[in-house]
Amino acid sequence: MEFSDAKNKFVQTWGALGSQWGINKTMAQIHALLMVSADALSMEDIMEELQISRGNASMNLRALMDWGIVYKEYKAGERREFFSAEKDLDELAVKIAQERSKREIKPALKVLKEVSSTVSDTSQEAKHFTEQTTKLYDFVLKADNMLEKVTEYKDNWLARLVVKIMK
Amino acid sequence: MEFSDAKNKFVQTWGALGSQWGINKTMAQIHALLMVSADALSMEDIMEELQISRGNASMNLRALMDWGIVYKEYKAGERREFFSAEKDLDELAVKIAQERSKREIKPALKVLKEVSSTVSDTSQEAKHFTEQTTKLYDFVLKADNMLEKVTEYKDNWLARLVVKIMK
DNA sequence: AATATATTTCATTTATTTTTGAAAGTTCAA
DNA sequence: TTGAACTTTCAAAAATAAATGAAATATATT
Repeated sequence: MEFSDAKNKFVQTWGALGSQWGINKTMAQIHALLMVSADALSMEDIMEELQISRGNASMNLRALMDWGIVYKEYKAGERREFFSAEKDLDELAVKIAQERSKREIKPALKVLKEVSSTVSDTSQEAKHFTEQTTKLYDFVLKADNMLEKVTEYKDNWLARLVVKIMK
Repeated sequence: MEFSDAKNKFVQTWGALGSQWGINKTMAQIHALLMVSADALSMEDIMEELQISRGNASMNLRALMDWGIVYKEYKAGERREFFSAEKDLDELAVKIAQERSKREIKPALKVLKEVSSTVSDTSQEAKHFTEQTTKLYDFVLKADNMLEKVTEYKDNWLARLVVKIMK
């Protein structure tokens, strides 16, 4: 396969995968592009390669930087900014896990705790509700804690985990 | 909090969480509703409670059944169908992991393998691309294998995992 | 301080996804 | 075998999300 075709295929696939996980397509594509670029790209480069507008590029680059998985770079004698992606995959996984925990899981836990502990109604229905949401709270909390622990390993957590699980 | 308010809050939150993970809101809401319902609900019940159309209910129930996390039930002397959710959380997690692996990760792996192994171009750019996509392939494969292993434990994999990781 | 270059913002447009609802399809009972 | 009860399908409508592009803002250069 031609290099350019392969790159394109990879970027498209990564973009599609992103949407299936609630990440907007362009954001995932920019990330993919930066991941496989040997050196940092300017906004112009990204716009050109993905055929997107300046505003779109700007907003999604900002979002990727907020996630902590894309960095700004400055080149000597260059006025414009360049961007590069976190290329260490362990680090990438950790960052994504941390952000998802902070943005989505933690707030959900808060609600789960609230609804599982404030229903005083004694009907069968209400009892079942409280029981089930309590279980869910415990489960999600445990999963979230696991994510946090995994994150502390930083390097090679996945490999370590695989070893532990396999045995 | 009133039972009905709590239930509503839970259903809404679960729905919002779903969208952030690429699952449509109504599908997540139906699932949430069934999770906390003491007994199976008819399509009519679900339409009523969530204020959605018949078509919407039908399609999302089908999707949930395809995921293997909602079941049809038949009641003696009742013509219409009833639905209930998988309430065992370990089982639920396993099912979701399996489906996501099958639908999204496996196809992505296929593409990663292809693009990482068919670029013959010898430019620096192309070399970097091949190197990076190969790493990504290895990483995703390892993660997917882990998911599979975890799945084999069936019961209490999460608790076990937490114990292993903590120590 | 004026100008040129680069980036961000955001109201509007466009694209995508989800929902509706009515017609077609099933199933069962009389 | 007819028809009532229920479910599914799918074209069209509605809702939501994402992208555009031009004006505003910021930053550097002369």
